[in-house]
Amino acid sequence: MTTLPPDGPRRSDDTSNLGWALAVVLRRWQELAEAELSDVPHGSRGFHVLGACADEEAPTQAALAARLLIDRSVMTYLLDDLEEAGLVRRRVDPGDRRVRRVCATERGREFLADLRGRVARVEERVLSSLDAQARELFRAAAGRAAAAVQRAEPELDPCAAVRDVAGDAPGARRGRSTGP
Amino acid sequence: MTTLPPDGPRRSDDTSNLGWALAVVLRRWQELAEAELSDVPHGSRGFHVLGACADEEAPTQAALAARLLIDRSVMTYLLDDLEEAGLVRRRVDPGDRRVRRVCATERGREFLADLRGRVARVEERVLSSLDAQARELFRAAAGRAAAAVQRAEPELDPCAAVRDVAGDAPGARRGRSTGP
DNA sequence: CGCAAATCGTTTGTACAGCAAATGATAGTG
DNA sequence: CACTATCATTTGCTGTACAAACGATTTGCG
Repeated sequence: MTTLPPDGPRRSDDTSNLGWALAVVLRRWQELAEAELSDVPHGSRGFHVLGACADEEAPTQAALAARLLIDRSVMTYLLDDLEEAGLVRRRVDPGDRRVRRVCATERGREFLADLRGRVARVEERVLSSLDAQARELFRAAAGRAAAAVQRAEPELDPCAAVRDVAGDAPGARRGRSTGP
Repeated sequence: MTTLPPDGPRRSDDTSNLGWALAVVLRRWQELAEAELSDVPHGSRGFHVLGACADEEAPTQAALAARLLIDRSVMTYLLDDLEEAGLVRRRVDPGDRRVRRVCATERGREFLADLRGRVARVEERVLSSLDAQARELFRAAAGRAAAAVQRAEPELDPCAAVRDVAGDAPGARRGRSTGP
Protein backbone atom coordinates (compact mmCIF):
# COMPACT_ATOMS: atom_id res chain seq x y z
CA MET A 1 0.00 0.00 0.00
CA THR A 2 1.88 2.87 1.29
CA THR A 3 5.17 2.09 -0.33
CA LEU A 4 7.26 4.97 0.67
CA PRO A 5 9.96 5.90 -1.78
CA PRO A 6 13.48 5.00 -0.71
CA ASP A 7 14.03 7.33 2.07
CA GLY A 8 17.57 8.58 2.19
CA PRO A 9 19.15 11.77 0.96
CA ARG A 10 18.35 11.41 -2.63
CA ARG A 11 19.86 14.72 -3.48
CA SER A 12 23.28 13.97 -2.17
CA ASP A 13 24.79 14.92 -5.49
CA ASP A 14 23.07 18.26 -5.57
CA THR A 15 25.14 21.27 -4.73
CA SER A 16 22.55 23.05 -2.64
CA ASN A 17 22.07 20.79 0.32
CA LEU A 18 25.24 21.43 2.24
CA GLY A 19 23.30 23.53 4.68
CA TRP A 20 20.93 20.69 5.34
CA ALA A 21 23.73 18.20 5.88
CA LEU A 22 25.59 20.52 8.19
CA ALA A 23 22.46 21.26 10.14
CA VAL A 24 21.65 17.59 10.58
CA VAL A 25 25.14 16.63 11.67
CA LEU A 26 25.47 19.59 13.97
CA ARG A 27 22.12 18.90 15.53
CA ARG A 28 23.08 15.35 16.16
CA TRP A 29 26.35 16.52 17.69
CA GLN A 30 24.51 18.90 19.94
CA GLU A 31 21.90 16.37 20.90
CA LEU A 32 24.53 13.94 22.11
CA ALA A 33 26.77 16.62 23.55
CA GLU A 34 24.05 18.23 25.62
CA ALA A 35 23.27 14.89 27.16
CA GLU A 36 26.92 14.33 27.92
CA LEU A 37 27.61 17.85 29.18
CA SER A 38 24.59 18.25 31.40
CA ASP A 39 26.80 19.20 34.33
CA VAL A 40 28.39 22.12 32.50
CA PRO A 41 26.62 25.40 33.16
CA HIS A 42 25.44 26.00 29.61
CA GLY A 43 26.04 22.65 28.04
CA SER A 44 27.97 22.64 24.83
CA ARG A 45 28.26 26.41 24.81
CA GLY A 46 29.81 26.44 28.19
CA PHE A 47 32.17 23.73 27.04
CA HIS A 48 33.31 25.75 24.06
CA VAL A 49 33.80 28.85 26.13
CA LEU A 50 35.75 26.98 28.75
CA GLY A 51 37.92 25.42 26.10
CA ALA A 52 38.66 28.75 24.50
CA CYS A 53 39.57 30.23 27.86
CA ALA A 54 41.97 27.41 28.53
CA ASP A 55 43.61 27.50 25.11
CA GLU A 56 43.94 31.18 24.58
CA GLU A 57 45.89 33.32 26.93
CA ALA A 58 43.23 35.06 28.97
CA PRO A 59 41.07 36.28 26.09
CA THR A 60 38.77 39.23 26.42
CA GLN A 61 35.06 38.64 26.32
CA ALA A 62 34.85 40.25 22.93
CA ALA A 63 37.51 37.89 21.62
CA LEU A 64 35.64 34.96 23.03
CA ALA A 65 32.42 36.10 21.47
CA ALA A 66 34.04 36.56 18.09
CA ARG A 67 35.76 33.21 18.24
CA LEU A 68 32.67 31.27 19.19
CA LEU A 69 30.24 33.41 17.21
CA ILE A 70 28.23 34.07 20.31
CA ASP A 71 26.56 37.36 20.94
CA ARG A 72 28.24 39.62 23.46
CA SER A 73 25.18 39.93 25.58
CA VAL A 74 24.90 36.18 25.70
CA MET A 75 28.55 35.88 26.60
CA THR A 76 27.95 38.03 29.63
CA TYR A 77 25.58 35.79 31.51
CA LEU A 78 27.23 32.73 30.06
CA LEU A 79 30.43 33.74 31.82
CA ASP A 80 28.44 34.71 34.86
CA ASP A 81 27.38 31.12 35.32
CA LEU A 82 30.75 29.65 34.46
CA GLU A 83 32.35 31.92 36.99
CA GLU A 84 29.78 31.07 39.59
CA ALA A 85 30.61 27.42 39.04
CA GLY A 86 34.25 28.20 39.72
CA LEU A 87 35.45 27.17 36.28
CA VAL A 88 36.67 30.52 34.99
CA ARG A 89 37.59 33.84 36.49
CA ARG A 90 37.15 37.36 35.18
CA ARG A 91 39.81 39.90 35.94
CA VAL A 92 40.01 43.49 34.88
CA ASP A 93 42.98 44.00 32.63
CA PRO A 94 45.28 46.39 34.47
CA GLY A 95 46.56 47.67 31.16
CA ASP A 96 43.10 48.53 29.86
CA ARG A 97 40.56 48.60 32.57
CA ARG A 98 37.65 48.48 30.18
CA VAL A 99 38.25 44.89 29.20
CA ARG A 100 37.76 41.79 31.29
CA ARG A 101 40.16 38.97 30.68
CA VAL A 102 38.85 35.51 31.27
CA CYS A 103 41.02 32.62 32.33
CA ALA A 104 40.19 29.11 33.35
CA THR A 105 40.76 28.17 36.95
CA GLU A 106 42.74 25.13 37.92
CA ARG A 107 39.55 23.31 38.59
CA GLY A 108 38.25 24.47 35.26
CA ARG A 109 41.22 22.93 33.49
CA GLU A 110 40.88 19.63 35.19
CA PHE A 111 37.20 19.59 34.43
CA LEU A 112 37.87 20.51 30.83
CA ALA A 113 40.20 17.57 30.36
CA ASP A 114 37.41 15.28 31.41
CA LEU A 115 34.88 17.02 29.22
CA ARG A 116 37.09 16.71 26.18
CA GLY A 117 37.18 12.99 26.63
CA ARG A 118 33.43 12.85 26.67
CA VAL A 119 33.10 15.07 23.63
CA ALA A 120 35.62 13.01 21.72
CA ARG A 121 33.47 9.98 22.32
CA VAL A 122 30.43 11.88 21.15
CA GLU A 123 32.15 12.84 17.95
CA GLU A 124 33.21 9.32 17.27
CA ARG A 125 29.59 8.38 17.45
CA VAL A 126 28.42 11.19 15.23
CA LEU A 127 30.93 10.22 12.58
CA SER A 128 30.56 6.51 13.11
CA SER A 129 29.35 6.02 9.59
CA LEU A 130 32.56 7.31 8.05
CA ASP A 131 35.65 5.22 7.83
CA ALA A 132 38.75 6.50 9.55
CA GLN A 133 40.12 8.21 6.51
CA ALA A 134 36.90 9.99 5.58
CA ARG A 135 36.48 10.99 9.18
CA GLU A 136 39.82 12.72 9.29
CA LEU A 137 39.23 14.37 5.95
CA PHE A 138 35.91 15.65 7.18
CA ARG A 139 37.45 16.98 10.35
CA ALA A 140 40.24 18.67 8.48
CA ALA A 141 37.91 20.19 5.92
CA ALA A 142 35.55 21.46 8.57
CA GLY A 143 38.41 22.93 10.52
CA ARG A 144 39.83 24.66 7.49
CA ALA A 145 36.49 26.04 6.41
CA ALA A 146 35.77 27.25 9.92
CA ALA A 147 39.15 28.94 10.18
CA ALA A 148 38.56 30.69 6.90
CA VAL A 149 35.14 31.81 8.00
CA GLN A 150 36.58 33.30 11.14
CA ARG A 151 39.14 35.13 9.12
CA ALA A 152 36.46 36.45 6.79
CA GLU A 153 34.08 37.45 9.53
CA PRO A 154 35.41 40.74 10.90
CA GLU A 155 35.10 42.68 7.72
CA LEU A 156 32.29 41.51 5.58
CA ASP A 157 33.62 40.94 2.16
CA PRO A 158 33.52 43.23 -0.85
CA CYS A 159 31.27 40.94 -2.90
CA ALA A 160 28.24 42.25 -1.09
CA ALA A 161 26.52 43.54 -4.19
CA VAL A 162 23.75 40.98 -4.06
CA ARG A 163 22.71 41.79 -0.58
CA ASP A 164 19.89 43.92 0.69
CA VAL A 165 17.11 43.39 -1.77
CA ALA A 166 14.30 45.85 -1.87
CA GLY A 167 11.53 45.02 0.52
CA ASP A 168 9.10 43.32 -1.80
CA ALA A 169 9.43 40.13 0.11
CA PRO A 170 6.33 38.41 1.41
CA GLY A 171 8.40 36.82 4.11
CA ALA A 172 8.72 40.02 6.09
CA ARG A 173 12.23 39.18 7.11
CA ARG A 174 14.17 41.76 8.91
CA GLY A 175 16.79 42.95 6.54
CA ARG A 176 20.25 42.23 7.67
CA SER A 177 22.03 45.46 8.16
CA THR A 178 25.28 45.65 6.35
CA GLY A 179 27.29 46.49 9.39
CA PRO A 180 27.50 48.25 12.70
CA MET B 1 44.88 47.93 16.74
CA THR B 2 45.32 44.94 18.89
CA THR B 3 47.61 42.34 17.49
CA LEU B 4 45.57 39.24 17.19
CA PRO B 5 47.29 36.14 18.37
CA PRO B 6 47.85 33.53 15.68
CA ASP B 7 44.20 33.22 15.53
CA GLY B 8 42.94 30.18 13.72
CA PRO B 9 41.87 26.92 15.17
CA ARG B 10 45.02 26.12 16.99
CA ARG B 11 43.53 22.91 18.16
CA SER B 12 42.81 21.61 14.71
CA ASP B 13 44.52 18.37 15.59
CA ASP B 14 42.41 17.88 18.64
CA THR B 15 39.52 15.51 18.33
CA SER B 16 37.02 17.53 20.30
CA ASN B 17 36.45 20.63 18.25
CA LEU B 18 34.35 19.25 15.47
CA GLY B 19 31.30 20.78 17.04
CA TRP B 20 32.91 24.18 17.00
CA ALA B 21 33.94 23.89 13.37
CA LEU B 22 30.53 22.71 12.30
CA ALA B 23 28.85 25.47 14.22
CA VAL B 24 31.04 28.12 12.66
CA VAL B 25 30.57 26.88 9.12
CA LEU B 26 26.87 26.38 9.55
CA ARG B 27 26.45 29.81 11.04
CA ARG B 28 28.26 31.33 8.11
CA TRP B 29 26.07 29.37 5.74
CA GLN B 30 22.97 30.59 7.49
CA GLU B 31 24.15 34.14 7.63
CA LEU B 32 24.64 34.25 3.88
CA ALA B 33 21.61 32.12 3.13
CA GLU B 34 19.23 34.26 5.16
CA ALA B 35 20.39 37.29 3.27
CA GLU B 36 19.89 35.51 -0.02
CA LEU B 37 16.55 33.94 0.89
CA SER B 38 14.94 36.99 2.39
CA ASP B 39 11.93 36.56 0.12
CA VAL B 40 11.21 33.03 1.32
CA PRO B 41 8.71 32.94 4.17
CA HIS B 42 11.04 31.54 6.78
CA GLY B 43 14.37 31.96 5.16
CA SER B 44 16.57 28.93 5.05
CA ARG B 45 14.05 26.82 6.93
CA GLY B 46 11.39 27.58 4.42
CA PHE B 47 13.82 26.72 1.68
CA HIS B 48 14.58 23.35 3.17
CA VAL B 49 10.93 22.55 3.68
CA LEU B 50 10.05 23.57 0.17
CA GLY B 51 12.86 21.44 -1.19
CA ALA B 52 11.75 18.42 0.76
CA CYS B 53 8.18 18.85 -0.44
CA ALA B 54 9.34 19.00 -4.02
CA ASP B 55 11.65 16.01 -3.78
CA GLU B 56 9.55 13.64 -1.78
CA GLU B 57 6.18 12.48 -2.95
CA ALA B 58 3.77 14.54 -0.85
CA PRO B 59 5.25 13.81 2.56
CA THR B 60 3.24 14.10 5.70
CA GLN B 61 4.06 16.88 8.09
CA ALA B 62 5.50 14.42 10.54
CA ALA B 63 7.79 13.05 7.86
CA LEU B 64 8.92 16.56 6.99
CA ALA B 65 9.60 17.35 10.59
CA ALA B 66 11.63 14.20 11.05
CA ARG B 67 13.59 14.76 7.90
CA LEU B 68 14.51 18.35 8.66
CA LEU B 69 14.78 17.87 12.41
CA ILE B 70 12.21 20.55 13.00
CA ASP B 71 9.68 20.36 15.76
CA ARG B 72 6.13 19.47 14.79
CA SER B 73 4.68 22.58 16.29
CA VAL B 74 7.17 24.68 14.38
CA MET B 75 6.36 22.85 11.20
CA THR B 76 2.74 23.85 11.57
CA TYR B 77 3.10 27.59 11.31
CA LEU B 78 6.05 27.18 9.00
CA LEU B 79 3.78 25.44 6.52
CA ASP B 80 1.07 27.97 7.26
CA ASP B 81 3.25 30.72 5.87
CA LEU B 82 4.53 28.68 2.95
CA GLU B 83 0.99 27.83 2.02
CA GLU B 84 -0.13 31.41 2.36
CA ALA B 85 2.64 32.37 -0.03
CA GLY B 86 1.28 29.86 -2.52
CA LEU B 87 4.39 27.70 -2.56
CA VAL B 88 2.99 24.51 -1.06
CA ARG B 89 -0.42 23.02 -0.53
CA ARG B 90 -1.80 20.87 2.25
CA ARG B 91 -4.27 18.17 1.41
CA VAL B 92 -5.97 15.74 3.69
CA ASP B 93 -4.94 12.21 2.82
CA PRO B 94 -8.16 10.44 1.76
CA GLY B 95 -6.71 7.17 2.98
CA ASP B 96 -6.05 8.44 6.47
CA ARG B 97 -7.85 11.62 7.17
CA ARG B 98 -5.72 12.45 10.16
CA VAL B 99 -2.63 13.21 8.14
CA ARG B 100 -1.99 16.14 5.87
CA ARG B 101 0.17 15.57 2.84
CA VAL B 102 2.17 18.50 1.61
CA CYS B 103 3.13 19.05 -1.98
CA ALA B 104 4.80 21.94 -3.73
CA THR B 105 2.72 23.96 -6.13
CA GLU B 106 3.88 24.66 -9.63
CA ARG B 107 4.88 28.12 -8.58
CA GLY B 108 6.70 26.63 -5.64
CA ARG B 109 8.74 24.42 -7.94
CA GLU B 110 9.71 27.24 -10.21
CA PHE B 111 10.64 29.36 -7.26
CA LEU B 112 12.63 26.52 -5.79
CA ALA B 113 14.74 26.17 -8.89
CA ASP B 114 15.71 29.79 -8.57
CA LEU B 115 16.43 29.46 -4.88
CA ARG B 116 18.68 26.49 -5.44
CA GLY B 117 20.80 28.55 -7.73
CA ARG B 118 21.20 31.21 -5.09
CA VAL B 119 22.03 28.70 -2.40
CA ALA B 120 24.60 27.04 -4.61
CA ARG B 121 26.34 30.38 -4.94
CA VAL B 122 26.22 30.84 -1.19
CA GLU B 123 27.82 27.47 -0.64
CA GLU B 124 30.56 28.23 -3.07
CA ARG B 125 31.34 31.25 -1.00
CA VAL B 126 31.24 29.43 2.29
CA LEU B 127 33.68 26.86 1.01
CA SER B 128 35.74 29.30 -0.98
CA SER B 129 38.78 28.56 1.12
CA LEU B 130 38.87 24.92 0.11
CA ASP B 131 40.19 23.79 -3.22
CA ALA B 132 37.84 21.94 -5.49
CA GLN B 133 38.88 18.53 -4.31
CA ALA B 134 38.62 19.31 -0.62
CA ARG B 135 35.29 20.97 -1.27
CA GLU B 136 33.82 17.88 -2.83
CA LEU B 137 35.24 15.68 -0.12
CA PHE B 138 33.71 17.89 2.49
CA ARG B 139 30.36 17.85 0.76
CA ALA B 140 30.41 14.12 0.37
CA ALA B 141 31.47 13.52 3.95
CA ALA B 142 28.84 15.86 5.30
CA GLY B 143 26.20 14.23 3.17
CA ARG B 144 27.18 10.77 4.28
CA ALA B 145 27.31 11.72 7.92
CA ALA B 146 23.95 13.43 7.68
CA ALA B 147 22.38 10.46 5.99
CA ALA B 148 23.69 8.19 8.68
CA VAL B 149 22.37 10.47 11.37
CA GLN B 150 18.92 10.40 9.84
CA ARG B 151 19.06 6.66 9.70
CA ALA B 152 20.05 6.55 13.35
CA GLU B 153 17.40 9.00 14.39
CA PRO B 154 14.31 6.74 14.51
CA GLU B 155 14.89 6.46 18.20
CA LEU B 156 12.60 9.44 18.19
CA ASP B 157 9.66 7.48 16.91
CA PRO B 158 10.34 3.77 17.27
CA CYS B 159 6.91 2.88 15.98
CA ALA B 160 7.62 4.23 12.53
CA ALA B 161 8.90 0.97 11.17
CA VAL B 162 7.14 1.58 7.90
CA ARG B 163 10.34 2.88 6.42
CA ASP B 164 12.11 0.51 4.14
CA VAL B 165 15.70 0.92 5.10
CA ALA B 166 17.25 0.00 1.82
CA GLY B 167 20.76 0.24 3.10
CA ASP B 168 23.13 1.61 0.56
CA ALA B 169 25.62 2.49 3.24
CA PRO B 170 27.45 -0.05 5.37
CA GLY B 171 26.54 1.67 8.60
CA ALA B 172 22.85 1.09 8.14
CA ARG B 173 22.33 -0.56 11.45
CA ARG B 174 19.62 0.51 13.75
CA GLY B 175 19.48 -0.32 17.41
CA ARG B 176 22.03 1.82 19.12
CA SER B 177 23.83 -0.19 21.71
CA THR B 178 24.84 2.54 24.08
CA GLY B 179 21.81 4.29 25.35
CA PRO B 180 21.86 7.86 26.68
C1' DC C 1 -20.94 -3.01 17.73
C1' DG C 2 -18.85 0.18 21.10
C1' DC C 3 -15.50 2.13 23.74
C1' DA C 4 -10.54 2.97 24.93
C1' DA C 5 -5.99 3.82 23.22
C1' DA C 6 -3.12 5.70 19.78
C1' DT C 7 -1.83 9.00 16.06
C1' DC C 8 -1.66 13.39 13.58
C1' DG C 9 -1.93 18.13 13.44
C1' DT C 10 -2.88 22.30 16.00
C1' DT C 11 -2.80 25.39 19.83
C1' DT C 12 -0.88 27.18 24.11
C1' DG C 13 2.64 28.27 27.47
C1' DT C 14 7.39 28.45 28.96
C1' DA C 15 12.31 28.88 28.42
C1' DC C 16 16.22 30.20 25.97
C1' DA C 17 19.19 32.34 22.35
C1' DG C 18 20.00 36.02 19.01
C1' DC C 19 19.87 40.79 17.85
C1' DA C 20 19.61 45.74 18.51
C1' DA C 21 19.75 49.73 21.30
C1' DA C 22 20.75 52.21 25.45
C1' DT C 23 23.91 52.75 29.56
C1' DG C 24 28.10 53.19 32.39
C1' DA C 25 33.03 52.90 32.74
C1' DT C 26 37.38 53.74 30.64
C1' DA C 27 40.83 54.86 27.03
C1' DG C 28 42.61 57.65 23.31
C1' DT C 29 42.81 62.13 20.77
C1' DG C 30 42.64 66.95 19.55
C1' DC D 1 39.49 69.54 29.08
C1' DA D 2 36.05 68.02 25.87
C1' DC D 3 34.86 64.52 22.50
C1' DT D 4 34.69 60.19 20.60
C1' DA D 5 35.45 55.16 20.61
C1' DT D 6 35.49 50.65 22.88
C1' DC D 7 34.16 47.09 26.27
C1' DA D 8 30.92 45.01 29.17
C1' DT D 9 26.38 45.08 30.92
C1' DT D 10 21.46 45.67 30.85
C1' DT D 11 16.97 45.84 28.60
C1' DG D 12 13.41 44.85 25.14
C1' DC D 13 11.85 42.28 21.23
C1' DT D 14 11.68 38.31 18.14
C1' DG D 15 12.16 33.60 16.76
C1' DT D 16 12.78 28.81 17.94
C1' DA D 17 12.66 24.65 20.84
C1' DC D 18 10.15 21.95 23.82
C1' DA D 19 6.38 20.12 26.54
C1' DA D 20 1.60 19.63 27.37
C1' DA D 21 -3.14 19.88 26.26
C1' DC D 22 -6.70 19.47 22.74
C1' DG D 23 -9.83 17.98 18.82
C1' DA D 24 -10.31 14.95 14.97
C1' DT D 25 -9.67 10.47 13.38
C1' DT D 26 -8.12 5.77 13.10
C1' DT D 27 -7.23 1.38 15.21
C1' DG D 28 -7.65 -2.37 18.43
C1' DC D 29 -9.88 -5.11 21.86
C1' DG D 30 -13.65 -6.78 24.52
